[in-house]
Amino acid sequence: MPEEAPAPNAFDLLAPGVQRRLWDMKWTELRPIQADAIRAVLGSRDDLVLMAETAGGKTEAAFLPLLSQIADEALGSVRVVYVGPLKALINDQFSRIEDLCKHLEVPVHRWHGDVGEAARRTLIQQPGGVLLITPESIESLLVNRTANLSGVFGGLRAVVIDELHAFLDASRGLHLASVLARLSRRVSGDRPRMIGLSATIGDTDAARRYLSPDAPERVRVITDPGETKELQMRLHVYRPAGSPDAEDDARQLSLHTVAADLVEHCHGRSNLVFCNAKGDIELLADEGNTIARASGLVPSFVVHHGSLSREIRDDTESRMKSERPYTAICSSTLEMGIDIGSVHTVGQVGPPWGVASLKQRLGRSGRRDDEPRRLRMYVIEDADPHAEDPVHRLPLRTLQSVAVVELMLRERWLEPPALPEMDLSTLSQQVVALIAERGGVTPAAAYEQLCVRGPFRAVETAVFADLLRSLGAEDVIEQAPRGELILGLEGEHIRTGRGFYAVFDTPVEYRLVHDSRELGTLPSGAVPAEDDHLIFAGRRWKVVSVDADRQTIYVQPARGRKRPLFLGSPGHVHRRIRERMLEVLIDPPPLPYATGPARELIAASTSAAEQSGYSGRRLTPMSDSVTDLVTWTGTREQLTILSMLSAAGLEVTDKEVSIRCRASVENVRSVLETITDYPPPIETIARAAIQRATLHKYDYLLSEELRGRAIAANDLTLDSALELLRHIS
DNA sequence: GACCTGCTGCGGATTG
Repeated sequence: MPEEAPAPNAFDLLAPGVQRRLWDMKWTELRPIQADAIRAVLGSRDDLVLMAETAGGKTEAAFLPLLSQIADEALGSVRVVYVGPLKALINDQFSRIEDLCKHLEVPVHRWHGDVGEAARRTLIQQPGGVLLITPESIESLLVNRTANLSGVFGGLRAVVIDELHAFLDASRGLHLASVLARLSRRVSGDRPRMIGLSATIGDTDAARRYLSPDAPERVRVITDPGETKELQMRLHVYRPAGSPDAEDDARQLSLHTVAADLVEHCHGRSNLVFCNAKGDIELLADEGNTIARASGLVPSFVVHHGSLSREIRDDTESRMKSERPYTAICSSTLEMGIDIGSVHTVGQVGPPWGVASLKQRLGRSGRRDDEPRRLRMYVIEDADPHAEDPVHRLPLRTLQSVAVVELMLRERWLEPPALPEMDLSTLSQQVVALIAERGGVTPAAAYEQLCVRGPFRAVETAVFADLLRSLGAEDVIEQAPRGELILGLEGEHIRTGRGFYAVFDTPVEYRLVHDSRELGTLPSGAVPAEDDHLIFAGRRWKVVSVDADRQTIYVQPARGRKRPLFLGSPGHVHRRIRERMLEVLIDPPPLPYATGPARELIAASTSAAEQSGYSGRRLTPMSDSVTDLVTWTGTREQLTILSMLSAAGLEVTDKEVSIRCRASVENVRSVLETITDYPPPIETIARAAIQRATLHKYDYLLSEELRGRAIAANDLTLDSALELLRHIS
């Protein structure tokens, strides 16, 4: 029997200049994922997914072999494109990769909105090496630098997508796939190799299909098993003891208690505390620092979220990197990417939205080899055992927190990512962009580029033709006499508008200014009045004046305090989480990480739910004319069922884990029987869903029929909704 | 009551 050749030593495969750099940096060994990636890149043409914890060496795993491969390539074209979702991440990675290139003749470029004209000129005039860029900046190159594309990208060998999971379930992922497909037309020679980097992906097949839709089975997934780290965790539950009338006061009181506990738990160390709402971030930081001062401690809470100015976020980031102990109270801005040093404990205030998000956040602690991961969850439970409405008696926040933790720890399950395959808003933007790139394009060529070679494969030719008609009706495009599509008046307007390059929508915002220094922004729908107080950027302010023309709010320091208002819209919860919440409710598992009060609360809820008819999926009468359809299912199923019932003529209200119907039990039961026997056409359900579904950036250009098609494909899930209804007793 | 992300090009005048 022939002996299998031993795997080559990965280090020996690297280019001499790369080896020398590793000697300089005193690396004694390569991590397994790096050795595997080096062998895969230098020994095959396969596309790759590299999965490892944040700071697990993924960047080096991809770039050590890629740099080795291009070390001897002449200038004349960029060889490797690195796509990052954040400018801050690109800046971080730029210095890391430049550092790896110290002994190589490989230039490293970056291009995003904050990169200066000189650096841009260098890339255009002397392209070569590595380019770090955002999806939106690729779009701007395609549209504005068309004449340079072949020169800059003609010899491209590989595309690296960092934080791949961030692109796998949103419009931005489709946008990125589309600009890469448009770019690959400009590459001569072989299709560039695709490499995705990510910490955690619930479904690696989705990642494979994304990187290589034509041959997903040939994408190799390399996972760093990592050592299974010890997790120390605690679930704290807070119960407002206020009167039902004073709900806000009660919540405020609970936040005070959470803040007091945070001071105790966080004092003297560096920590990250994630909140679900930006208003809570500001309030908790203010409260925590006030309590710390009163106890003679150094106030060390700082804030970080997306409405703060870059300057204030930079300040928080550099404090976190410093030797002094700070605790950042933050939103998902600190969930991914930029390195903020070692963190002792991760806090989570309120139930996590999902397992993937909690896992990502948890990865921020226990970075050092000898350190365990530490997680503290703080849940303000506003369920009231005496409430008239049975839904308000259920401890939904506590149940959701427990369900997410149980799914993560015991089932090792994550939400699978799902791209909105019928994203007609993003497709509309791509039609405009493609016309802008080529000057004009025939409908057939547009379909070929966007829906055959590009990511909109679920869009059939008839739907695409409808879309073009819809865009024509809105003056976005028009057809030249020879059949070519060109931009119409509205299309030119969209294309030259400032917001054109991104496919996600941004609400109108007012700037908050003190002493000509910008602190951040507030939504135009929640602008405070003159003399109002607010907490912002961790400090207290009073509004001096509001300039509506300049959309600016001028403030000065003050003593009064008020939670700022940010207008968000509810997110999605996966069906498995709500199902698990029901299981925890009817048969609580041992919860060693929960404090005594948390366990007692759940135990007490079991019998209460039984009595109120919420301990299973069933029809529960509230009165002769009101019936609750208890669903315990995900937001997508919930939307589908709501729309079906409403299309059948019932008056319905979303109650999160149930649907309240203004009708008798018999009436609702007969509607359910009809629906399950003769399900209404999806178009009918989609029409009923239009009012409740999220509106995307370019949806306003679509006919109602197209909008319905998009909702049917992206927002509804008929099969699992019907399956659930068939089991309603 | 619910998070985040991004972003012209060009020509002409002026200055060192």
